[in-house]
Amino acid sequence: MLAPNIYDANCPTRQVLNRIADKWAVLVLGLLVDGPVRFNRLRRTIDGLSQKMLSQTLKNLERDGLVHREAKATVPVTVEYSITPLGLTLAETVEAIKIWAESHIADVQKAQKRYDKISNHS
Amino acid sequence: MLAPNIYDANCPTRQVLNRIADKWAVLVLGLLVDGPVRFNRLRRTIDGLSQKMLSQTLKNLERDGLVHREAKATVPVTVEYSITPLGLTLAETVEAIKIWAESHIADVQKAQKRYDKISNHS
DNA sequence: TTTATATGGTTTCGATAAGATACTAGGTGT
DNA sequence: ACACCTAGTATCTTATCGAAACCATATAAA
Repeated sequence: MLAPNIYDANCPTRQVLNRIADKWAVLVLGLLVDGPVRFNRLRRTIDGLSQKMLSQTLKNLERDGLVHREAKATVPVTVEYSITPLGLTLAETVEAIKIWAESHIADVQKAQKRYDKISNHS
Repeated sequence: MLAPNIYDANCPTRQVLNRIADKWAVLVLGLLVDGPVRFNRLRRTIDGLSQKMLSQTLKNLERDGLVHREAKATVPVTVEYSITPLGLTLAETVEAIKIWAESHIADVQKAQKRYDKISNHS
């Protein structure tokens, strides 16, 4: 087995990066660290996330072994999503991204204003 | 000023997340932590990254104050990209994502095989 | 009995973003 | 004159996203 090289487009690590370096995946995982959440609750909590993309994101996360799906025989059927032990090892680092965005937003906005004012960006 | 809430689609932190939770941004920042790199070297190093997307990614990172662009009066003109102090505070966490992908790839692939084998996923 | 609600999705289609390729512009070497 | 270097931009095609509608199942209300 070759050493993983994320800068190689054909390396499997690249496919994984494409999945986890995704806004919806980051937000979903960020919610699941606090305990299992049902489909529609995720959809309502994550503003702007469509059912289609949530479904797709969860399917991908489940396939990658990061999230566990459990359909409960209630009426109507409820589906509970929870984070797996593997997912938990990732959650810490995606949490860090969320936290970075929330704590450095002022600096970023200041930089954007400066960039837009100078505007010699053809 | 309101408390930042990344789960709100209109919160500025969400826009920032869209930028940094991006495969190309993660890979570019990951390279710049080791020192300034020129445009074409980034393009050649990051396999699969087109000139267009690199140009766009760098422009966004520069606007957000994460990357600094410096055109040097050489012949031909060379453009050097470097990470800013603000970018450096982010780099640690995106590095963690890169590292996670590279170190947990085996677990992910195992999970994918199991998922694909069971295949009762309509 | 028809209508409305809830659950967790899938399908369809138009808009948007990404990717491949060609091209620009200024200068050097042959 | 022509190829080649730099760092991009322009154009066109293809893949992905998002909004809305639809599906299946069951409950409760009108």
